[in-house]
Amino acid sequence: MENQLPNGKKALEEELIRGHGMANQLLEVLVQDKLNTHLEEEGSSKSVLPFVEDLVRKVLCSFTNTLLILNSNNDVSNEVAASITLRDVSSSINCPKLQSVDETCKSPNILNPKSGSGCYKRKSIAPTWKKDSSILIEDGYTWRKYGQKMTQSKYLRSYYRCTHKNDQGCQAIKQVQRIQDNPPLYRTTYYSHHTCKSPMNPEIIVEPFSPSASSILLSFDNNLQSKQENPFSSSILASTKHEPQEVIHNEHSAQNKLSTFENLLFYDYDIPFDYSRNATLLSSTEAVQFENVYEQYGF
DNA sequence: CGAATTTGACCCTA
DNA sequence: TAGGGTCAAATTCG
Repeated sequence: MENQLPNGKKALEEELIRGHGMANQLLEVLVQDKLNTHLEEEGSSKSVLPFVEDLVRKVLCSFTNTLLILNSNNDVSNEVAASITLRDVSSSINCPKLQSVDETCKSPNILNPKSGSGCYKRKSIAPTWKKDSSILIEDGYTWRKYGQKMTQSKYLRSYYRCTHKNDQGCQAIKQVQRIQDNPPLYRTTYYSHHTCKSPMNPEIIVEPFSPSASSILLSFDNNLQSKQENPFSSSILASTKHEPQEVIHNEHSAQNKLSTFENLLFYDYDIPFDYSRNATLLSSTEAVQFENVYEQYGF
């Protein structure tokens, strides 16, 4: 599909993308600097960096929102979509060509375990969204773990469903699996999409199923765009609760490190991180799971 | 004490 | 039949 934007708007769009990219680079530099500073002088808390960083994130958020608004009245080009989507240096976003939701919902085995009569059903649908990342990402929704398995690849795979499955009937589920050791790489696979109305941070979450958000996020794959909704709001705009990973059984918790390091985990997002909120949302287990990330950065 | 997580068992699919 | 997805009781956490 080719986006036929008027020249003026196209130029505006390009300019916004350029600014967005530069702000991203600036954030990257800041985060790296913060990391280095922290390693050198642990405990020096009176830096202006947090303020600057927050500012950059707000700028990024502004760029993103502007682009969203700009594109809400037009089909967005792939170019634009890619540029305003999660900037993730070390990850890739996969939007596999899949059957539409309509088609998958016709499957008798769709996500409907124990439907009514107590029969055991398991999903056999294609994932709606997949992401590989070296960091533990957050999508803005709360998940409840319902199982984990050791796969053949010797890594644990964790199974999560939306916390609001019971109270709101939300069918969204996801799987988180480590797929690589060095460097650590995690694959998060989403099935179905959220129908619940309780994102953790509504301020920064674009309505997941709004035309603008949908068109932007799904423009990676034309096949998805018309029917498939993104399982959660934009990665760019999602809140930043961490992504639980495989369980690591050890006795020391990393929870108290979060307020210091969460930006390392989430700096890929073009939004401010709600420190207090997200810190309190971590369970001890999940906090421990960050150990890998800390180790990755040498802490 | 309610909510979340863990974990072994059960069950489905290929 | 093996591998993987889900259930649900037990356990842990806040």
